[in-house]
Amino acid sequence: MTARTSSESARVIPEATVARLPVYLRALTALAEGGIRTCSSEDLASAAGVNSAKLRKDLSYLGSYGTRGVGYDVDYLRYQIAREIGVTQDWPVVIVGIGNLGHALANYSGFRSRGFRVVALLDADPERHEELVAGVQVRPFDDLEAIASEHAVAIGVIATPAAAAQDVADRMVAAGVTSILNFAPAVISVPDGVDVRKVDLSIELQILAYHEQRKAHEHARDDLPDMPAAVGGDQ
Amino acid sequence: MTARTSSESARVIPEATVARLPVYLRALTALAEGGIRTCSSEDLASAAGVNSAKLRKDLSYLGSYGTRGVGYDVDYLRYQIAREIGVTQDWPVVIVGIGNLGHALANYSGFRSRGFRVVALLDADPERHEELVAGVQVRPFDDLEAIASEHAVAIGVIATPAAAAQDVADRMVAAGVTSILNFAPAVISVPDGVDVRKVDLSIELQILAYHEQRKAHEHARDDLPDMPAAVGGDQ
DNA sequence: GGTGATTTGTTCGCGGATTCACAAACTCCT
DNA sequence: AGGAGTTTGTGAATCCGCGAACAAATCACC
Repeated sequence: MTARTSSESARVIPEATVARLPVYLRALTALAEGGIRTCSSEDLASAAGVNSAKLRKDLSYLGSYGTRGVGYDVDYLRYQIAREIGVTQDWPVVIVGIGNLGHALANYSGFRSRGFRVVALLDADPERHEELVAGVQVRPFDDLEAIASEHAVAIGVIATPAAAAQDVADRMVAAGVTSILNFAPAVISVPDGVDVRKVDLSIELQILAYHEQRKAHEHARDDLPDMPAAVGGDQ
Repeated sequence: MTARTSSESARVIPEATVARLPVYLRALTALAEGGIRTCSSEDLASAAGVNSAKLRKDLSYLGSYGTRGVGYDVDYLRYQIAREIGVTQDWPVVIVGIGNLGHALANYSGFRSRGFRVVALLDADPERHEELVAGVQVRPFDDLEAIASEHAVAIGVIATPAAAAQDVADRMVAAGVTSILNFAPAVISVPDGVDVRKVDLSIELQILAYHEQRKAHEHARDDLPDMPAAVGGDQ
């Protein structure tokens, strides 16, 4: 990551900001669908569930797209964020592993509406190759290279069991994929230059369980009168 | 968040650490299944995809469960982390919204194997109430209160369309749910004391798209010889 | 028993992210 | 035209997390 001191764009958008831009985009779309043409940072922040100061700082990394004393033009800001993220263009995507989750992903309407086009569904199991999911036929995993080069696929989604994830990732990288979204509960390693994001459904639940357990402990303590009870906090 | 200066446990585990504990747990399970009884922080760190110093610091928040010069006993550490997270006990869970994603979640084996038991599947659509998903019958959404109190459900999963998410969340909170995992692409607001975590599939893809677009820009610049070309960084 | 090799647990410095607070800029009304 | 009110954009302070480096503790071997 060399700090590129280029002429025009000193655009080093912090990773935390990048992760929130899609949230802002979604909130802006909701506002636009509600007929709202202009909004303040306060409005948008509450719609996106963040602090308004954070929102303004995040947007300031993109440029000055607001008007002091007025706020932001919803459609204009929406376009600017979409352009910054890159969802004004079309991204071909392949999904590997058409089990329950793969099915759900293939049918997820939120992909298409945001510039992602599922060009292929791949599965190693020949049983599935007859299937038609979301209007796309499931094809053998070995077709990956052909499909990837034909459609210039840069983004791949792994929805296989954990055991297959690394193999799939390797094949994806070999086929030219440089961004991977991994739903398999496994750590995959890829060469430099390839981005991986992972989503693990059970991990999210476990994080909730931790906090839930702590809540229960707190209550258990509050219910025990034989404890010194400390300075009984609020909540 | 009052800093509770309690007697025994000065246990304030950072949120970032909490989020990684399930990853360590998964890595330890994989090691145990491979027949490994003991591992160093280096081993476990690489299995979990993190820095070994970070791993040791994370584990130090739980206590001193390793042995200097030796490493960690896999089973012992596994139990300690599981206990800390709270997955040694059984967590009843309700899933609301049995569309494609709800189906996938209901069938996801990673839940049951980690202490989460799906006690009910709820959907507002009467068409689905005959269905049997993963051995559990889909029931009307209005049964939420009865089910939640009967099974003492503390964790709820929202897999509905965005428009229904806030309503479902309100009803869950009213029914005593205090932790919510939200898959709907919407921001939901809940009272203090209720935890919400959200997973948005399309947001993850958008983050990848942003980086992908930046890679493309970099390459485009590299291909243009009429630019000053800066100090041509690596990668 | 003692010495060297190994590995954990912890301290320290640093960079990034969040929040506050305020100046700059714009609108509206008189 | 000018002042009051509003809202953005941004410097500054604070907090949090990460990674390196090192001391303490344990084992193996002689």
